[in-house]
Amino acid sequence: MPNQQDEHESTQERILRVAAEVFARKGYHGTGVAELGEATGLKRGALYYHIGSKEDLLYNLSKRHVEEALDRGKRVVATDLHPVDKLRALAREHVQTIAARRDEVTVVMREMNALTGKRARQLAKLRDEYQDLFTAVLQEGVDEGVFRSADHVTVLGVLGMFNWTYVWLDAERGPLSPEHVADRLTDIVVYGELLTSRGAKRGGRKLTGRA
Amino acid sequence: MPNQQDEHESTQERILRVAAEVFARKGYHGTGVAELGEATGLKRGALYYHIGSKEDLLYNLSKRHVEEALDRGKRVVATDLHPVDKLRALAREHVQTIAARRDEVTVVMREMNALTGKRARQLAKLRDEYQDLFTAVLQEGVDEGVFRSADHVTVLGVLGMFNWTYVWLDAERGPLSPEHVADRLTDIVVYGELLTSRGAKRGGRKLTGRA
DNA sequence: CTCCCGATTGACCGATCGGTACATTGTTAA
DNA sequence: TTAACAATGTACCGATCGGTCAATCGGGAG
Repeated sequence: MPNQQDEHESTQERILRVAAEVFARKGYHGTGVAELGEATGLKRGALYYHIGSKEDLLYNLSKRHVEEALDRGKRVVATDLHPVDKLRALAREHVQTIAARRDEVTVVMREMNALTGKRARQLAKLRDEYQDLFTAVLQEGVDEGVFRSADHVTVLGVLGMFNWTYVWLDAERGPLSPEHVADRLTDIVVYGELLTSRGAKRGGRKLTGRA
Repeated sequence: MPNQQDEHESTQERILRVAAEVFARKGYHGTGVAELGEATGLKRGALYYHIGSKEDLLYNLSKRHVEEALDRGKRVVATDLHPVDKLRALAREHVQTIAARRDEVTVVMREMNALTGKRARQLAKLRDEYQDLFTAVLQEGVDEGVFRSADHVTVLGVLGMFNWTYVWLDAERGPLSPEHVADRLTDIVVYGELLTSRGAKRGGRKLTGRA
């Protein structure tokens, strides 16, 4: 085995890292295995020796990423922080992950549906587990009387706000650290954007529904 | 021209509609032109007569969608509603669009980067215009003293919360109408999730930063 | 030295890719 | 009747697709 220790990174790890880059840039279906080979310095035959199949590569890449994020998230949930601080900590962990592993996040988010069969179901389950982290934190808050709700719409709304940062995070950052962004977004969902002075006494919800 | 009036829908419109369905399901790069042909009942030659190229099709599909959403949004922004109500109305319009045109939204969101060159830039500009709608509404609120902030992070956070509904909206809906969801999410960003009684006097932001 | 084995190469497979050229269809206007 | 025209089908282009396979390489262990 030639340059195994070039950057103390195994071939497997290099393939996963490079695949995340290329998939993020050109899309899973938009990337050929030959192109993956060029980016890794391997010919297609050698590449297949390591990856099994193109879809296996996507699956392993995604699985590893979500499992790692899940581990970090679980550690936060396991703390005994106040619900507001726990939500903030989870948000920080989440946004930091997005900032640090932008390519992987892009692939996991965008290529959700590119996986098929059992693989797709297994990864969906992992994503559900991650979502449950936010449900748990919000529910703790409800139980302690500090949050209003932990239903599906609330959880998905809050999580969506954080998830969407993967689209804009480094395009908009100048002096913006991931922690700064996470804190700001946390404040929005926790405290709201409304100033209490002039707006709070309004009932809101004055619009009539329409289909 | 054969079945032009079969559903009082032109061939062009049928192609755009079907392309949105197939692209949403299999991805832009994951869909072959032949497959598009089968789904529209046209052979590839006939299809190319109408679409020019595959990327033209994606571009026209995306452009039409964003322009229509932009028109509807501009009408809301042009009203003289109270900022909170205007935000709610814009949110409803947005979520209703997502619910009603799910396939198109999926394609526009997911295949952002599949367009190349000038086309990519033109569509990015349209998306920026749409984002500016939310900036404008929030800024009006700030000017009138009812909202706290209209900076980039706030706008992108709020818009992201609404945008992300395209991922989960009809999977989670039982008795949930788009208007219900839009109102709930609007309430979160406007009023926050924190109950005033026990949590408000906390400072929040007690976490120490970490890289 | 030799055997072994992880790693790599290059050739090959059938299928499909996006796109083009051209003949043909059916309808309409002159 | 015929000329024009939009619309469609068929055949073809070179390139690339994902995937397989046998041959080979190179270094460590016996």
